[in-house]
Amino acid sequence: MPEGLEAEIWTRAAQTLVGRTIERVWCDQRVAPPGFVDLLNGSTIGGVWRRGKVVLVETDGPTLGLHFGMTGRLEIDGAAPITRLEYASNRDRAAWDRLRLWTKATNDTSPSERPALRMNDPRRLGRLSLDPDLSGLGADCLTLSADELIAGLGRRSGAIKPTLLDQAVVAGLGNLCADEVLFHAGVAPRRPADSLTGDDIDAISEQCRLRLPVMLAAGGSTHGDLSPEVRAAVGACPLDGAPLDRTSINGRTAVWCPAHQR
DNA sequence: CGGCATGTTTCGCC
DNA sequence: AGGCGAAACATGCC
Repeated sequence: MPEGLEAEIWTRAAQTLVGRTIERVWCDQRVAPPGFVDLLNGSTIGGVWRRGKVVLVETDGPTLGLHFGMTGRLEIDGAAPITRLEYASNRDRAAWDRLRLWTKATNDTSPSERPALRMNDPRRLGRLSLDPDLSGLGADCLTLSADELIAGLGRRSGAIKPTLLDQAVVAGLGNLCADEVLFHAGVAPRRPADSLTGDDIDAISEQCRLRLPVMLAAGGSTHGDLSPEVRAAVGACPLDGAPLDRTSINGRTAVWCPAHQR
């Protein structure tokens, strides 16, 4: 579930936490740095931001970084902004909780029973961090310009799709969004990065700015033309009706249309 | 049981 | 030195 779009949805929903003071923290210590609970406890939340796929909860103490891995998800004040779930059954076991964070309002001295922030992650590939180093991230996918893409690609020469998934090249693109952007840009996922023309660069960056916000408004990275259902069926291309192709590139499934992606 | 999964990090090899 | 690709990580689902 979590790509940059999901991080953006959660970030927006978490704005309601700004101004609150953290009064209790619980975490799965296997996914948190040493001293995590004590370092965060008592801090007041000053802002919630997103950088690529990372959600940042800034406080007057450390900044909390939420990294969702493959199956992480976030609940704010008991509500899940994203309801489309990874698993069909047993979808929200307490044993999969990795972070529970309670806050108190300025005029409220009684602790609320329900965590203000709860991260649940079945596969436990997600991580919690404090003051994460984000200096290695490339330009953000939602606002990517052609110049930023050129700078991010540098002298890279590998297949464009896995290159786009490198967060140092572009921040926030995941497997589904990368396929969707290339699909609409008309660029084949195996095209060597150094073979792209100026038009290809323009098309990819433009589709990041145009297509990703559409998916965001529709609910996230699973709401593109290459939805999970379309990806699984590998039927006709939604754009031209030609047969879609599903193949593995560097260990990740790529779905694309050989007819219009060149 | 085998294969697959929206991600990141590590390691060996150019 | 830096890029590339495969493997590892961890767990659930079909």
